[in-house]
Amino acid sequence: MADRYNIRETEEKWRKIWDEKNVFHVTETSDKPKYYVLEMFPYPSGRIHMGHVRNYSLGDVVARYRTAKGYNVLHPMGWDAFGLPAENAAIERGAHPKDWTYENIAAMRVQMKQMGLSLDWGREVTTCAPDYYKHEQKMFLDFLKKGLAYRREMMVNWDPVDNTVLANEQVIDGKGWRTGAPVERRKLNQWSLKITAYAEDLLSAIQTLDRWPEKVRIMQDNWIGKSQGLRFTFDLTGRSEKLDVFTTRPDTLFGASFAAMAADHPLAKDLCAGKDGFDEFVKKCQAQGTSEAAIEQADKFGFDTGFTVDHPFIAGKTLPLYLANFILMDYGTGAIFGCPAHDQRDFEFATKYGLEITQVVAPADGSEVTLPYTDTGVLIHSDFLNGQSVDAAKATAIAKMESLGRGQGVTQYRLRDWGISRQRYWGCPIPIIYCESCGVVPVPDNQLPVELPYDVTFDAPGNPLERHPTWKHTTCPHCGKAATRETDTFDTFFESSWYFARYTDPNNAKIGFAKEKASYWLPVDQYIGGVEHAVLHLLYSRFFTRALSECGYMDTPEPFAGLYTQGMINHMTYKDKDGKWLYPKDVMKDASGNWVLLADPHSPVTAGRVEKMSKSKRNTIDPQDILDTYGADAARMFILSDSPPDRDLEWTESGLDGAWRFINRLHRLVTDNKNLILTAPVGEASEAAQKLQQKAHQTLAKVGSDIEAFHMNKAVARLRELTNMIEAFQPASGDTGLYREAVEFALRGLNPMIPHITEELWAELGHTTLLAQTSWPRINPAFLVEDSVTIGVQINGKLKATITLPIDAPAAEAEKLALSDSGVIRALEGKAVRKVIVVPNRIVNVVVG
RNA sequence: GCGGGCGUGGCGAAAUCGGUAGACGCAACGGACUUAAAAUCCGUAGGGCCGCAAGGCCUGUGGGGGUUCAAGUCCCCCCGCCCGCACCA
Repeated sequence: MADRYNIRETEEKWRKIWDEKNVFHVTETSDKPKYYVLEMFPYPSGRIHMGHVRNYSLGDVVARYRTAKGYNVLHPMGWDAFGLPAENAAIERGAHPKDWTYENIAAMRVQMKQMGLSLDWGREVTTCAPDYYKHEQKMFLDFLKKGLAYRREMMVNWDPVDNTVLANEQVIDGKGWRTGAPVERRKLNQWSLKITAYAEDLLSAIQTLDRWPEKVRIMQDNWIGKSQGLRFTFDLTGRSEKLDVFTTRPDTLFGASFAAMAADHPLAKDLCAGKDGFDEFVKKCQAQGTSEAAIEQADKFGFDTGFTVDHPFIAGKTLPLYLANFILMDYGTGAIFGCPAHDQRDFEFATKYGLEITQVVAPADGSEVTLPYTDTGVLIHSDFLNGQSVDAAKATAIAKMESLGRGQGVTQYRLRDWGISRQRYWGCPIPIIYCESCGVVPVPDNQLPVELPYDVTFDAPGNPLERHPTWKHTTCPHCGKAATRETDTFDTFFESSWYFARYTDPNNAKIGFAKEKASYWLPVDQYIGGVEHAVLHLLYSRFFTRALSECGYMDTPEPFAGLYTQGMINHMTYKDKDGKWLYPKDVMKDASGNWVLLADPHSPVTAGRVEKMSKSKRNTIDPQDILDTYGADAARMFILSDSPPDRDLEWTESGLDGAWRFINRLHRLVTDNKNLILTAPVGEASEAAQKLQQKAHQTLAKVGSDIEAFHMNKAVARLRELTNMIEAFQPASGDTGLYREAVEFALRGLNPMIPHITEELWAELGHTTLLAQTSWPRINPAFLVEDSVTIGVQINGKLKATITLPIDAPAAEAEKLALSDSGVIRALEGKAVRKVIVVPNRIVNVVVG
């Protein structure tokens, strides 16, 4: 196949040219409007995966398209380079985290460059570099000054064998993943950021994020979890202890039949220590699943303390006090009152323990209800609340409590402050010094950065920084006496909470970024990434933007104006005859269409479900293999076609083949017809050529709006249609000008998706400027309006014929034409026409009776 | 359990201010080229039925009801699948 398109060589050639000409380099000095496209930066695991390919292909389409549309486009890339995998590699393979990380970055950079992305590599950011993290140490100290950072005691998962804190995902069935030792809950002093200070703002500003997926906005809303309610105090009957409770349903107080608190409530121990079954109950609570789903579906159970509390409004009435497994110490006050008639959990609990159930809310229309009834209504059996609506009764109950001085209306959030201390080596050191005389002392600015030492070992349990012979020993900046450094490092979400701002000024040695540059580029106009970051990363970044603004770094209300979350990449799974998972590249279809082993065609293979690509199921495709054999354009095109980007995509070899075939066809279309394309037209253009021209203009207009709406699959389909039409077109001597225009429109429309081949063919047609720097075609609006339209003719709603008539033709004309259609006449034979409905340019419907 | 989403040919999907369902592609089948294959090109195609054919009839967007001249699209009920959930007061 000598005339076959040589991908490797050609793609490589154009990447080199883009690189040499510095095509994707941008500055703030431009009179074009700015556009900031950002894909979530990768963790440098060593190799890119298909999720990356999808993410960056999407971003690159947006970046190249916006560039063509005349924007000054910032499209940067970097590395989220701190994190646990580097330490695991150190422990498992003896590699140093730093060396391992930098080697991975080098390898992945090569792969990413092979994708032909329009990135400004001059802005590459690596978060594990002291040049980067020194700025966030400064930010932390600024937060500290503003009271946005503080220390508090927090519960952690502690592995007693490794002497280390475990992340939640490192706890498997209550045991450490590596040691298998039962995990202890331990209290540690931890640095925290006061994200709760912005709870209200983070919540209300969600409304301004109108270019975010609704799904993500709802998740953030739920995460912040605002609720209004009443906080009040129960007196324990005949005792001095008091119990604070929080409720969102103060209106149901007269239906209260018990009070309950968390097993680890401080009062629980005071009241129940030594009681029969208490320890066992606490253990049972700790052993139960901690997820919301688990709690919701778990059986409700409790422990009767034997004490009672006094009802605040009903003199002489007492309520039994329980410990209950569905009460959480972290939320509200860790204690509630139960109203079984109007709460599902309370109902289950009361039924189980034979507690009274008093209905206090009834539907406004007086209809019968089955309990528990959680809808709104009017109050009954509730003394001074009787007859009030639920909302009014809530307000009345709160007012009454406040006037009695026993409680008050409060706003509660589920959001908790962000604990940022990690007992790990491969993270940014927290710039704090502990002095016996002066206490907690911030590291002075002129001593930043506090750098990670390189000479550490991973042969013993615990944090290497803690064991390092000299690193943590220093002197107190205040008194000069011997002191020790904080050995904890930042949560790695810290780095990713401001990297988007660093890209605007990546080489600034003095400060994280200059305010003017951040103001110019931010907010990110289009952020693209996986939905798995819908809450934490995005919320932390929103918080940082606020906190940094308060500290004078920037003045941007929100970091990401537009957000797009892509779907996952799935692939069929395969198992061999022994039930072991097989890689797709190790299987094939034999002559009769059965799956067999590539290495042994007699050995059958079972093909299973299409599932998310995962290492454990081995249903992964290595992008490197695809890039090497099919090239970047084919990989990009396939991953963009077929499925809408927010949906899961099934990766198939045949689909990829289809993209590959298209690229080769496009290549043949241009090279085989090159002379014809470049021949100057003689005489008038034919009607067919004008139709082709119109199609080209219409296509490009729609491709533009498709890309802006992230309908990449539709954009690809339309461009294929245009290409099909061009292929089928035989230009006459007067047509070559319009023929050329159509071919070039196709290349220009396809360029954001398949930049290499289109650049090659553009040059082939004699252009000396780069397609990557060519603006989007000017669309002639006259071509966007059709002069005729083909509409359906229905009889009683069923299609019988189609008619073609001028656009905006009068209804009478459409009716006349429809009724004169031979098919329609035949279908109407012997039937009485009752009515003819004509919707201009849409439909004619003949109603017969 | 709560919250969100989805369900259209053999497959991925188009079409949603209600107005010709299945664009585009994959797989399949038939044909051309070839000694043969690959590649490429041309053609067929939701399902069922009638017809030599041209063509025609019926049916069809998870299931059941409803609104409408007209429903994939709007309303009600049901079924199935997927995602999120910090131990929600």
